[in-house]
Amino acid sequence: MGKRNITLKDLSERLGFSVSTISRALKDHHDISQETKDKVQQLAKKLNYIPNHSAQSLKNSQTKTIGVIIPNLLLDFSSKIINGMIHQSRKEGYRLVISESGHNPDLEKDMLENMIRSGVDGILLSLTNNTKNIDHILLAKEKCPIVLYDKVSEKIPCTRIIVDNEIGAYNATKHLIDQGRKKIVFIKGAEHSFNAKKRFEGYLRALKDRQIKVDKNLIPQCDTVCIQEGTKLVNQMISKRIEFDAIFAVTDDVAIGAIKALKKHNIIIPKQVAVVGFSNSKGTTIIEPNLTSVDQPGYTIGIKAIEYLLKELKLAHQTEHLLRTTPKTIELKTNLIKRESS
Amino acid sequence: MGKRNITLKDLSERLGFSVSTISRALKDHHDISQETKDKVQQLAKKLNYIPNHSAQSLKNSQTKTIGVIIPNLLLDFSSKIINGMIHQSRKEGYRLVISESGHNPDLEKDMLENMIRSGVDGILLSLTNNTKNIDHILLAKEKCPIVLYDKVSEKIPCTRIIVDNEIGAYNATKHLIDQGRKKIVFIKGAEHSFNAKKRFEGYLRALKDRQIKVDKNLIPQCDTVCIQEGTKLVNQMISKRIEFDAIFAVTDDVAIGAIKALKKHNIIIPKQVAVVGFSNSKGTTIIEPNLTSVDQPGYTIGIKAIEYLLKELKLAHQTEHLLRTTPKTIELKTNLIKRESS
DNA sequence: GTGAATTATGCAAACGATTGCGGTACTTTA
DNA sequence: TAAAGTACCGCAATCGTTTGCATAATTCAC
Repeated sequence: MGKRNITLKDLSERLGFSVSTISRALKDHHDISQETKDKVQQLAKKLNYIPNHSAQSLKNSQTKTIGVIIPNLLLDFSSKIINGMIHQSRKEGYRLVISESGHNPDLEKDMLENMIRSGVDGILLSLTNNTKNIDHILLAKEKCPIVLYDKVSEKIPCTRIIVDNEIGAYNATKHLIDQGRKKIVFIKGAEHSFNAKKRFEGYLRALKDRQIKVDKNLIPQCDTVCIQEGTKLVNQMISKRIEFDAIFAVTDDVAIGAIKALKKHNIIIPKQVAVVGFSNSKGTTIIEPNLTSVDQPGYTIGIKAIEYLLKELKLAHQTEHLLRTTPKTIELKTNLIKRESS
Repeated sequence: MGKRNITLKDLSERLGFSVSTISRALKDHHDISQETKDKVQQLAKKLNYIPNHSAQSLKNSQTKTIGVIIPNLLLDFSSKIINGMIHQSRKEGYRLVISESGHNPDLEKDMLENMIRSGVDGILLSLTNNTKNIDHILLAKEKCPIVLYDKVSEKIPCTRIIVDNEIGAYNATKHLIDQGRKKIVFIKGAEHSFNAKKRFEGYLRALKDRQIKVDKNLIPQCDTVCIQEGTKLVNQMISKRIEFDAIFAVTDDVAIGAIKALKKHNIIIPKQVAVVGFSNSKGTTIIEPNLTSVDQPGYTIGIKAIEYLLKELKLAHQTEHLLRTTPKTIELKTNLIKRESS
């Protein structure tokens, strides 16, 4: 039936108080007598009064809305992050507007502008693997606070919420070395990806620590990180007769693809070749043998991202302008989950 | 640096026109001369004028925002749906506020109220598996249009976007029967789930069509639909020495669990037992043998859900009140993807 | 050259909530 | 009895946009 929504004015007319009194009564202002407070609050409840959010936003110049841009929703890890954000923002009384850039920098730019246009208090941004030009991000940052999460860049002066990719990769590699593996393949990820780079560095450091020489033949590069790519690259190595006794892949999907290739060639896992992935996605317990993987605390990333953004919002609100704090980097711990594949 | 945002007033002061003229000039109103239009639009662009969304919402009493409630984001299927919604809403100039109810009816209720409170034009709702009481939904419906998707209920008089669960299950079962399977297990899903019920009906109809008797021993019921549950139930059947030559599970996860159990008992798939799942999730191509599954067009569900909600919004906006149209049910086609497991 | 039609612009009231500033009426204090 | 204090409440402006109506200037027809 959609009757017009109840407004303060409606309440004021029904009760004979002014609109201001109604407004104050509803928020327990000390100027208002308990008696009228009771009357007002009762009627408000009875009529199911709901304050108009747009009007409040207009007056308070804050929308209680946070924009989220994520490159790819279709990943367990992404869902976990979003989940954390949803729960934390809900707790803090904010709502989430979510967009997916599909690893397309143009879309990313567009969405950034769109969010600002549509009125958000702040933005949580995870970069495209192909984001090279960052001007639009810098520009957006002038308009509203931005916190980077997961896929970040060192060039953008924003708070960053990430995992300790380097250490995680280091531990994974060391885990393999500790088993006596010497010829450890590292399947590299996207070229401009900050995370992929860090994981590679962790791999290198572990080798160096144990004085294992880096062999370029053991470091193939993915075009796209997916199952098929892992299979393809491992097949190539096998047909080139490159020898190896372990594979550490930049991503679970790639590792799963690798396992499939190994199994096709009747290579026994982990006896002949051990495999380790990164992310601890659902597939790790579906593939056989179950995949050892570096767990990333996606849910916590979501929580922290909201937390830090809200901190900046509060500061900005107090000081009445966006301020350039020196951007912090929050690094969350990863955790190696050992399974059958290693 | 966060200078105050540019407003119409700013433009009006700089140009000497009234605010109304500026407003009209920016939207190409025919009352305004081309000359002033040009001036205004140029300056607006130069100063990067962005209309205040809250003010517009307040005036037009529409927020250009759609609320989405989903029981569980952590599923490929969910991500696909959300993806469709994101893309379609973006195309239509709406933004999406997303929440996750975690199959908790109390949360569902709370989120529904919260969305209305925070100002959305309409809501896309997928029910909890445990939603028995629907009063809060009926109540919410009085406040803003709701379209149900995926997990729906016949008791709620709203437009529904679903897949042809019954036919999909029928086809899957028939596919097994056509292979000469006679003792087909059906692993049932959640008790109050509309989809699970329909799938069961499809299974029954296929058996009936081919005059196969229903055997209650072949129809175990899940507590929760997950991998472990599938494994558990199949293990139980095996230990009870119940004979069967095929398994059709209400969900991919359950089917995957079933496969794991079969493999543990050295039962050859599909020779001795064929397996079919439902959803065509990513795991189907990870598990070995690859799982035959009923594909659900998640992305399209998302698209359609937005489309139909917007239709209702337009109608409501025209007629200035929510109207009770007889709710339509849009059923999208599923598609059986045959793989190694059958 | 008068009245009507056309064109271009401004005024002011909305939308709904918030809040500084006053203004009563009543009580307390000296 | 006057001054000061307190407890309650309302006026009116404000946030930024939109829009019906009025106004002013220009053009046209006859």
